[in-house]
Amino acid sequence: MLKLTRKVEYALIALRHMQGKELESVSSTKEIAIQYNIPIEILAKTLQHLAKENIIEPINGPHGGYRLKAQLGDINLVEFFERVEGPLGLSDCFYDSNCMQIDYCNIRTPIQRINANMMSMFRSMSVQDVTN
Amino acid sequence: MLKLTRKVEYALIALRHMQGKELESVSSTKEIAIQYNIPIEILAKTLQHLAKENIIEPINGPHGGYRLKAQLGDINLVEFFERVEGPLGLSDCFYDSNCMQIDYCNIRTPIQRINANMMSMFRSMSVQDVTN
DNA sequence: AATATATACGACAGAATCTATCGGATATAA
DNA sequence: TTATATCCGATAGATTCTGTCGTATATATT
Repeated sequence: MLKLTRKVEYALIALRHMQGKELESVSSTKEIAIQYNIPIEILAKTLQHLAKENIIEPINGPHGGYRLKAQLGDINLVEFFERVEGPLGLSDCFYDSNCMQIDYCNIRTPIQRINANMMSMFRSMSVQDVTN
Repeated sequence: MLKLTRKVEYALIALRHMQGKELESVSSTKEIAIQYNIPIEILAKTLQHLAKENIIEPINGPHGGYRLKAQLGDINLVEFFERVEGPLGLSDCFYDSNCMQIDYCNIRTPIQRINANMMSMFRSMSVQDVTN
């Protein structure tokens, strides 16, 4: 409970890796997968996803790979998590009403308060706070 | 990702229910399960667990059930989550070293910093902040 | 043009965790 | 003695998470 997914972790590892290199230089999936011991196929998907989100830029062909495209300091962690994993919240009921308790629930409001605290905490940090 | 489990939610619903009643009065599993539309067997397990943790007190036999035992204001949310679900953390690697990246990871320190923020946020709230 | 090396992407499979159910035991008020 | 409650291990089902496979497309190099 309350864990990050591997996908988010792999994305952050890759972004930090790119951040540590020269601005124009390119990192391939293979290079990152080997260096950090990450299954290459799953990392490939993750990087493709980041590219679709315009966070990194793909370079095709030999000597290709990816390089940073977005300003990581401009992306807060709530935005980042949602762009990588979808809607964020301590409970599904904040963005989906398929909960059997929804009509009877006596803790919805307090949980929502706590959720707001959590969101605000993640919103106060940028991706760069992780990759620096 | 970053969700509470049903077990934690059911526990909080039950505690809030008990908190709303007279101090000595007793709430049965059945009563709570019906009122909040919770599967009775799973709620029963949850309440047994809370009883083992000395958070509520069981009363056996007819007209039995549970009543509050601990001071909910004295239990912070990190403690509560850990007593209900076990070790808490954004990543397993903070309390378990079976991670394939552990020797190569470049984001362990920053994630640990974020984790500390999250823990401190949950530590600043008590169970009573949810059940009141 | 051919080749080698990269990304792109849907479909699927395996693993882990979460959620719920079943069966039978024990305790106690009436 | 009976009815109603908690107690608790075992297991099954569902969902999510994680990883794999196969094939297509793009491009630098020769």
